[in-house]
Amino acid sequence: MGLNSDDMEQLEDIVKCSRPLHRGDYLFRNGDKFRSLFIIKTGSVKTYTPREDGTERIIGFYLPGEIVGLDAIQQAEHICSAKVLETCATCEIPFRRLEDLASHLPSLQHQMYRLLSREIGYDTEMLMLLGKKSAEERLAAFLLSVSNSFKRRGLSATEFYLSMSRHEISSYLGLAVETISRIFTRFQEENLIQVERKYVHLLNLKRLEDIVLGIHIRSVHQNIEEPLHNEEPLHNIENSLRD
Amino acid sequence: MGLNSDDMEQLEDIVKCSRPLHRGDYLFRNGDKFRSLFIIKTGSVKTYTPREDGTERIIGFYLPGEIVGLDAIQQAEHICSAKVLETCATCEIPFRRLEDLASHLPSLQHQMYRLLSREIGYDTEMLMLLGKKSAEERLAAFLLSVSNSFKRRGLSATEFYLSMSRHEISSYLGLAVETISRIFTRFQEENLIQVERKYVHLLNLKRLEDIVLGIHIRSVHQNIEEPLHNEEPLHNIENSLRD
DNA sequence: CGCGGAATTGATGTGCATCAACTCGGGTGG
DNA sequence: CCACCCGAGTTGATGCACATCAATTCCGCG
Repeated sequence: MGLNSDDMEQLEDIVKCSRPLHRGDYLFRNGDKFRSLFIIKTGSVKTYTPREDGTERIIGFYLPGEIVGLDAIQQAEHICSAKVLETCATCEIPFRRLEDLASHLPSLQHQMYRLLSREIGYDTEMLMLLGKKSAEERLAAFLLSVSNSFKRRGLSATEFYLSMSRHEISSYLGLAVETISRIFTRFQEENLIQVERKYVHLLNLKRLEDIVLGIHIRSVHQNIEEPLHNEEPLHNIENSLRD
Repeated sequence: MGLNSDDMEQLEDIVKCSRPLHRGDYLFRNGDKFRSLFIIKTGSVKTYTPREDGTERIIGFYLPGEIVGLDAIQQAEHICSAKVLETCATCEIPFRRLEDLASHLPSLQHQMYRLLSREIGYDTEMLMLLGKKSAEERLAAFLLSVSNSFKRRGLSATEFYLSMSRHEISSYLGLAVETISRIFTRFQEENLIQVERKYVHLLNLKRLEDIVLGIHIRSVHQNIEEPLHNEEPLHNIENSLRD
């Protein structure tokens, strides 16, 4: 499944680790020619496209360990812009060379398919979220996906800093800013979370998960037969492509 | 970009064209081990997952020329079921063998990446749709995407048969059946389309496209001259306001 | 400090869901 | 071949979740 050390070595040869990027910098812009994939090592990035009314529609947030740019392969040019939220260290992987390398390394090639396929899986989950879920369910799912992402990186799953604004969250979840704000306070009143501006402390992961599944406090005696699958709209990469 | 004839020959060797499948048959079911991709040659297929309440959540519809199964590569098992709507001829491509073959044929490999990436692109579009679009915009977008799909296959872009039920459409678009029904009749009243149960005739592609873009006739100014449809009594007040 | 954008909170509006009643057509069996 | 039924589709009435509008408050930053 993973790559052996020799494979890794060859992979590292083509990876260029850039100097740190700062808030507001672009990894690429809408319409740029597609050349590379980017792995986020530290910091965070958002991708977005302009909407008719000029505001931006957030496509996704990318946290450490995740990979940006997979949507552009077929079009040859980027269909969204990627902008740094929090100072970032990134690795750039020229796609052409990655492709060449992959054709000699079956395990890498397989990894690539998995990566792309997983991206599709995340999008599908996101579709579920936007399709029929309430505002509370969406925000709960969002918080848990951030939580899981930090957890995978060995950071706290319950206390973290949200690098994106309420406005960006609302755009990502397809809601109004005011709704996000209200639900943050509602969650706080119910002792589910504790919010201090961008710092968030999740106090009751279990209940948040229940909310995502559509279990809305009615019953204290909730019978759990459901396979609890985690919502993870964020885009994490395999260990084998790690720093 | 394409494959040369020699490549094609090798590809055809591993493709198995199945005997026709009929309404209700499965290409695969949720939880099945992932083995193959399926190309729809004729007919149509839906993919879906069960929801908490037991109803099905439609993930996608697949028409001739489209590929089913790309979402499962990474998980090794299918995360949705694929069920035949209309009698289908399909080709099955064992993924393992495709992968092997692709590693020897760079152009095929590249094609695979494009395919996967395109799937991501579709999903992203769908996210836009579900994120912030009105019911009318969603249905218009749906009709146009079906139209384009038929057009690509050399069939009529304006007259076709919808193999899916209103209920399935509503699930796909994240709306209620009743809403779909109402908008069908509203579109008909406005002479945008003509509906006879599952047969649909698109009368004004341009306006449908405008609707998707969020242009809702409000704007009499900024108005490029529309094709004026004759004798439209009373229903369309905006039209009588002009000229 | 003082300015301005971000966030919160309240008041009001509305698009769509939901509930309910009815129609239509297609399939089945007598 | 008709009577019946049943699910799919339509249509109307009502309710609600969330958007929108408006008014502060909060904080970061020059």
